[in-house]
Amino acid sequence: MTITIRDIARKLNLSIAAVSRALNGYPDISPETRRRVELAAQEMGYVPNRAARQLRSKHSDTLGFILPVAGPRFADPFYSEFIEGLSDETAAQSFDLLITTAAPGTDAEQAAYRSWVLGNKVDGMVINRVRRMDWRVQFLAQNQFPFSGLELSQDGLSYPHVTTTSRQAFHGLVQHLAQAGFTRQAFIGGPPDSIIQHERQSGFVSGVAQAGLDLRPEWLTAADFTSEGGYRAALGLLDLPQAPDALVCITDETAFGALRAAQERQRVIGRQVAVTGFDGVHEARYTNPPLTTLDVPVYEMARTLVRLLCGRVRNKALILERIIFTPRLLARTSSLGRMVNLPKDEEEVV
Amino acid sequence: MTITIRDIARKLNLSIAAVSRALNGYPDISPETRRRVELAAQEMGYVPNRAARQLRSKHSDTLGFILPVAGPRFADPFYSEFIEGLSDETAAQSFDLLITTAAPGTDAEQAAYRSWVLGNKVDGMVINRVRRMDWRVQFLAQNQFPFSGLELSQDGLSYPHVTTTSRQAFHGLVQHLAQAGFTRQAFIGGPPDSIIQHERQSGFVSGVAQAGLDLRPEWLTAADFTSEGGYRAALGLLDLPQAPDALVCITDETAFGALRAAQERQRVIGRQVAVTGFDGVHEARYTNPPLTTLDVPVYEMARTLVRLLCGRVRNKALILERIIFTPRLLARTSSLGRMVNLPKDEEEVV
DNA sequence: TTGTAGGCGTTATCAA
DNA sequence: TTGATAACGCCTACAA
Repeated sequence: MTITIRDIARKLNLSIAAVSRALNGYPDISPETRRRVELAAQEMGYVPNRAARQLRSKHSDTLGFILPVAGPRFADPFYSEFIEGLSDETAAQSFDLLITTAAPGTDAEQAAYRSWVLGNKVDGMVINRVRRMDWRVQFLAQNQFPFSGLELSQDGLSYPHVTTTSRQAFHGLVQHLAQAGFTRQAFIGGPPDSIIQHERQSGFVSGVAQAGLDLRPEWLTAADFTSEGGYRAALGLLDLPQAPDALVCITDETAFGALRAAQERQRVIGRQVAVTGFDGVHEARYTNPPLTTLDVPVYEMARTLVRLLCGRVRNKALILERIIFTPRLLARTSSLGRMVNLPKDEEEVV
Repeated sequence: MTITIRDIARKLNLSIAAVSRALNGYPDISPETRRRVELAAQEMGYVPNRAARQLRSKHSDTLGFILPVAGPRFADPFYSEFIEGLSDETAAQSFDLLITTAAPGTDAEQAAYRSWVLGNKVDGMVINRVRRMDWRVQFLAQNQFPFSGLELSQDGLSYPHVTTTSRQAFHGLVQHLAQAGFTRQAFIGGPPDSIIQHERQSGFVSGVAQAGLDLRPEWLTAADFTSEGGYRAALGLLDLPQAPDALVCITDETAFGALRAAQERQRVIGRQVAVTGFDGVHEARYTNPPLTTLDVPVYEMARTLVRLLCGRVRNKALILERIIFTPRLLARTSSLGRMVNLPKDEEEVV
């Protein structure tokens, strides 16, 4: 037996309209009445019915995020931080967060977006792992649906987004590795159409060029953002007749797999072969050996995405916002090289 | 301009009732009409309005989960796997998953539960980190609201739940450590009212008793499930005049902090001091040194919770289900002790 | 087999 | 300042 405004109205001998207005802070209601209504609502345990409110007002006070899962059970600590950031900021903005999983580029993914957006299930969406040509971006823009994205796609459409200077960061990372004595650097990237793959690989390539290093075509490999994928790609590289001495990975999760591969192949990581990641998930600090990585504030980025999105949702004004984060190089043992040792806290900010 | 069944009806010269029935697979509609309706819906891009449907039918096809966050930015890889399991199974069951964050025991937590449950925002809830006396359990049971839980509370109420034989597992873990030569074992637990704290600590204590080891009261410490908490508790233990030689941690995340503390205090982990965790998050395999842990299938457990919950939601039958998982001991270098070395794959199933 | 009509709980537009 | 009342989009008796 749930309580509705009708029950409150009856009890107080008021119209439901008056009750509704009192509860929603409208000015045209006497302070006295408002007080009585609020009191009654309180003690009767009234909670507004979201469905009814949503049907009437056309908004759900809910934001959506669709987790791009590669397959069953490929948990990535990046998402632990990311989702926590999303939920925290969503809650802070008095919204709810709706989540589901779908493999990128599948029918299920399309169905999920369509049903949420067209069915008014959410007021806005956060997207990540943006692709260069991304149908999600086109679909959302076409429907004039509020969304914010991690990375900007290349469809020529504009939307509020968060990005990182990862190209420069990878460029710099290569120099760091070169200074440490790693001259045969390989890259383990992600799917070819993703923005970050594009950015990070080109940063890597330009870095290698600038350092005047050799770059064999087979040293440019692609995985799928999973540690399993990183593991396989790394094995492939290490078993090459001309094996590289550095495995520059597109994400920390990928690097975790590369670490495992290097261990299996009995390489002394940090000396014989360097391994590096990107994201700065805090598990990277605990790996064996600790993983050199480009640290970005994942949690803060997620909060920012939600903040940008809420701005869009609340006032439809088309303020284009682009928030840029700069990665910090955390140089740890996995890229020690010929250096004697690292700064005391095992980290070096560049 | 969103499409409603009314639009379809108008276009086809049908009543909205007929359209509704055709779309929802009712038998009393001619195959011909059904075909026409489905076709029209398809090409007009009709998507049902969830709010309207929910208002009418009283259910939201949505499940809820409230992430118990300790504070900002305490990402735990456990939740990465857990949430992925929740979302995957939720999607598989054609439900959506609603998520928010709230610190355990706060007003915000209560408000979230009340608003979701009483406001019909979700059809069922998954709860975890169950406390011995848990107001959430009482609240949900009182409202006859479907829910499933990770661990059973001790309120005397019954509900479908997933549990692990963690008491026995900790008991066994102590023996394993004792055999490896660690005789001064300390425990780093969680908040005193949580079920798992109770279970795991008592398993630890009984294990110590059975092994005939010394147990100083100051070796029984409590943290808060964060690595930061584990770090502080571990420092406290290592700095004791009578310092322990094993840090048995209630979760992997806690153990990550303990590893860091032991490293800072220059202990040779695995020889001078053992560190162990619980959960088997896959990052535990990559720590320095690799972390001995009690592995449970977190992803599968999350899926099971959702499966149980959907059973409840769909047919209100009060089948009480209790699914029990048994942890596997993964013995890794962090508890090597006087053993020469570990099995080839660094893991030993007990 | 199809149509009519009432109502789910709210909010918003009128009058009063 | 308050009260009727009409939607919002959908489902479901009941009638045709």
